[in-house]
Amino acid sequence: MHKQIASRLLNWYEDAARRLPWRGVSDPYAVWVSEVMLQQTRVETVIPFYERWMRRFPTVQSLAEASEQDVLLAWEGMGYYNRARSLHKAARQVMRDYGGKLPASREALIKLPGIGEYSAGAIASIAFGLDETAVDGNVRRVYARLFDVDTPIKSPEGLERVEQIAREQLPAGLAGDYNQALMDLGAMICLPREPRCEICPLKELCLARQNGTQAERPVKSAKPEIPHWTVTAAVIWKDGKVLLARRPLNGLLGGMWEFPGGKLEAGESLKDCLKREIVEELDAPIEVGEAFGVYKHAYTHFKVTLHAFACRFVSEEPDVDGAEFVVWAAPEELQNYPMGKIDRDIARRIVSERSAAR
DNA sequence: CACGCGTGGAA
DNA sequence: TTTCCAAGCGT
Repeated sequence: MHKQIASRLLNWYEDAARRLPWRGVSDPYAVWVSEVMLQQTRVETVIPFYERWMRRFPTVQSLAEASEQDVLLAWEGMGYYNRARSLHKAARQVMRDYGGKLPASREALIKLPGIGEYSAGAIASIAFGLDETAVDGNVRRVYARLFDVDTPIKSPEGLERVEQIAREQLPAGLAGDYNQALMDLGAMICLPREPRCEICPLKELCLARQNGTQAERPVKSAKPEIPHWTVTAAVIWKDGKVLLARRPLNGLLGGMWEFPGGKLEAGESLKDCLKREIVEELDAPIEVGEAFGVYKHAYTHFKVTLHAFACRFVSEEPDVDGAEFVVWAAPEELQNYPMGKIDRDIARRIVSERSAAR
């Protein structure tokens, strides 16, 4: 029988499909939001964010009309914040160019910011019923095992090999369910570690299982060692408020607010590091006071240990009025500013110490 | 095209 | 505690 993989997989999916909040929803915007949130992020993490997001921004128009700060605030905690800014930007494009309705073609979808090859195929097939492949990490792993692909999965050849398999296996008219079935299989059965081959609906068709190479598929390349930085941050007080600085839009935590500071240099003391960084960033000298906690955090490409200190400006202060990227915030206002994990931890400590002092 | 970009959960 | 991620995208 032709396309045995598709027929078996779809048969399995009828009963085994996960019930997820964005499944069975006919609104393409909902599918779009879910797909962007799911980029590099676990389903269990996404679910509560998705529910909150759809209440807060139920339509493309409501998202397009929101401020970037509110959008980032709603995204805070999920990471990869450029996704939120791209989604926001794309919503405004969809209002302007398509009357508020997502375009129903892979070619048009992929032109929108934040929608790449995978997401374009996923939205096209799931939301619009088009015959498009959607190859993500799950699908690559499943096909690498089914066809015992021995090429490194992230090499150009490995990627193209799987793309070709995906096109060959796609069942016409059923791409949406088939793509989701592949991802569910990858998430529940064909796991990265210890795949559950005994209960796999495709076990008789799996070449890696026949060859005993499941554990070696997909072939991954070695990862570089990640550096560990020591950094400092200043909680600068004035009249019961603290100073927040907004990070540049490009790069790590783009557009998010933080307590300013920076990397410790060789042979430098923590306090000297902080004084130097604040002069560099804000052009004003500070005095560094009491320590305000040590915070550890692991990003994807490096780890940090951050030392925070309570500080004051010595004499002249930076001209905050009119500056777009710095603000004095009262403790109860800190929740209104989107921050990454570490800075949110510092902000929470400020709020809790403030309330404890009363 | 290789690399930068977050976070929290599991083993 | 450390390691390894998890439904990719933009440059």
